[in-house]
Amino acid sequence: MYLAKLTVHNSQWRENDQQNQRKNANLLWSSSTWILALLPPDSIEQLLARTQAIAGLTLAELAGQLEVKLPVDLKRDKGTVGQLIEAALGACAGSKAEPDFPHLGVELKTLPIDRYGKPLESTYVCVAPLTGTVLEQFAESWVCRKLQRVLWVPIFAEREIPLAERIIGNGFLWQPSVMQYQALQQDWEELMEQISLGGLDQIRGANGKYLQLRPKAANSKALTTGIGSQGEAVQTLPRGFYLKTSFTSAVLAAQFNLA
DNA sequence: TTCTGATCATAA
DNA sequence: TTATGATCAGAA
Repeated sequence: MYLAKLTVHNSQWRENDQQNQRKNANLLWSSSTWILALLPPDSIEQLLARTQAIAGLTLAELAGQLEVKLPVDLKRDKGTVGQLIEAALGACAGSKAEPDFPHLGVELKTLPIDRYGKPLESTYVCVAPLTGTVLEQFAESWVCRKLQRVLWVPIFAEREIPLAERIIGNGFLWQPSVMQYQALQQDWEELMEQISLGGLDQIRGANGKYLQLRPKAANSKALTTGIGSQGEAVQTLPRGFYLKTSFTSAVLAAQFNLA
């Protein structure tokens, strides 16, 4: 672990449509100058301060401050934005199955959005357990624990915008509302029931209102153990839980008072 | 244009 | 292989 100073420059919203700029810019983006450290934040307040400090920066600017090289595009480096934000906020590196900020109980998620503040992609939550989950309850599930507290960091990331010019938005801390929690629980219970009953092959991305089950693997040949239609063990494609954009869109709308 | 299934890099 | 970080890209 090391300390690094990060000076954040003022930056401006790169947007041609002046009306959209007025409508969303002040809500989604801020610009400021801060100094921050790359040690893990020791409080929620410090984490939020760091989040605000990088808001308004382009990815190239942040990469420059962190002295890391930014790839030309994400075709071969899909996780680079998330890792960049992790580094800027002082998240613990590594691929451990725990929150990015274990001591704070906070999970970090970047969220690519378009000029209207709508998510461009579904959001990966965690791998789906395909065996030995009959007695598991939602409250103890990985899905629930991961989504207990999330620091969402929107990234203005329309595909036409070069990676380097994409802008970091105003991150914010979120907890599911009672209704959101119940909706997620319902989706989760339905999906998990089907998994445990051997109906995995019939589950498509369209199942679930907000939470969906989709492949999460190196490629279509990757295999893991699952439950077959007769209850037997079979080799199948690893799956992961994802939040549909309708869900994350509502989260953003509530946070930024968008229509 | 949106959505689902497929895919890429890396660490342990 | 499974976990982390996700987006790609063709089908619908």
